[in-house]
Amino acid sequence: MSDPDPHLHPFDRLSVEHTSTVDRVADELRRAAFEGEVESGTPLREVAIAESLGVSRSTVREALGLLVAEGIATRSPNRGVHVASPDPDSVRDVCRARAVLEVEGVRRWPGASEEARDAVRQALVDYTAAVREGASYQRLNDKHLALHLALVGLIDSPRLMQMAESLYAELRLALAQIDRIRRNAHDQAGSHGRVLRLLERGDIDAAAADIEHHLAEAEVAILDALAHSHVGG
Amino acid sequence: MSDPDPHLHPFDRLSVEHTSTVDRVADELRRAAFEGEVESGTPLREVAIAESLGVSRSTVREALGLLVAEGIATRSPNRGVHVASPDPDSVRDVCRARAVLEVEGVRRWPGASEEARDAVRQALVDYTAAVREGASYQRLNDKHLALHLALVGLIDSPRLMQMAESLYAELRLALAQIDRIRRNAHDQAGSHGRVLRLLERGDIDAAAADIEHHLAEAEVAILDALAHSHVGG
DNA sequence: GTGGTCTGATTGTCGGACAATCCGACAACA
DNA sequence: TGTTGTCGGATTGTCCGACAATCAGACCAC
Repeated sequence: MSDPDPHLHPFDRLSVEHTSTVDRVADELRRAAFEGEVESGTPLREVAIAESLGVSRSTVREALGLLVAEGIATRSPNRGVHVASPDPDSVRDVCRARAVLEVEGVRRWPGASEEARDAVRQALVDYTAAVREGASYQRLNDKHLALHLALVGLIDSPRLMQMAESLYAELRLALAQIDRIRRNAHDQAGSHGRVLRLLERGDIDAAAADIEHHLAEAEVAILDALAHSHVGG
Repeated sequence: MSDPDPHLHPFDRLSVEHTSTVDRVADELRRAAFEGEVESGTPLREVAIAESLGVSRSTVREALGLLVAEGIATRSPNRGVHVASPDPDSVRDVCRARAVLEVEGVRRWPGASEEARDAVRQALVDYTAAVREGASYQRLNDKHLALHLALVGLIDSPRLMQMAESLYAELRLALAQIDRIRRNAHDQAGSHGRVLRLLERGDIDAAAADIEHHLAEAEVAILDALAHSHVGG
């Protein structure tokens, strides 16, 4: 059943990026949401976006459907699509869900594939490098979330990975509203290094407890900042 | 902060079901997929569905987008939407992902809310009743999956719950292709009763091990049936 | 059998159209 | 004063028709 001639499949790694108009519109809207160009709660009017981007309303509608499916926006019947506003309840839920996935990932470190573990190591390197060179606010968030995503990757389940990505999209949206999170960036780099050291040493329980504690801290930090940004302006 | 006059909000529990055309189309397509009216791999042609249901192609397109987001169907560029075909890899992935969620739910039984626990008990009652009265194949699957979903409900996270629902939609689609699964229905009722008894007794570890074993068994059963239905016809 | 061309079917995207619905303002009324 | 009825504009939900781009399959040349 195995290939007698490996030259029969020399193109397994090839692929072409088939970029549809809908995807490009969705990308642009995501970017605008993540970079804070549109506040949470802002209505995403179909005609306005269509004219602004020079595409049809049908295309915009489909792109909006994607954002809604990802949790970046919400749709109410006959009232349109709005940028999702991170109320405390949903932030709590996202944090609880990601804690489940990340802790499970940490617990599977010993049995995980070497690639998955290397992905975590590399993500930590990238993140600390970004911290050291004083990268921009969005870039730090990107690298930080990529590190946490790599922890979920230890489970080695594409579907859970995709779910985690959706969770992090919501989280990133919430973070886009809050500038003050940036202060904690340095602390978190150290904390993550400790978790990885514990893992390498084989002390899984300690690592799991550590990451759980870290996530709980992050949750209150976000909720706190959110509450302040709410009353403040 | 609490309401001085409860009569100010006497309508909190009211709601209206806003049924859009897109939703109805999506419902119909889901039903057709789950009841096996359309085989896995069948192309879902836009114009054909539109004419058949008496709606516009735009509406069908949007409904198809929903199915794709739910994992019930897949879309390939310029080639349209097809009913998802459950290859072994994706079945394995779905089973692995749901094992993560269900075991986590079981582990949280002690700290879960009484409602969540009651939901599990009720789901078991419903399932055993359906088994006893010899319900239809689809109805048994419904009740069985509802029971497993109730386990995920113990985590008390709406987002994880929604993810689990999406997983079970894929699973139900795979089961729709395989008739022989029905044979195992009775065994599983007993197995589930045992898990619940272990939970009520407080033996969480044993319950977790039990459910994990049950899920592993179910996985090989599905894979096996899938392989046979593949070569058989 | 390998490679080319042609044709029909289907999708992706567009533009316009219309009724239904929602929001805000404003008038009428108790 | 506060509630209710009405109206106009804005927006969505759905429909229709159209067209180029792309794909699958057949058909043909070599």
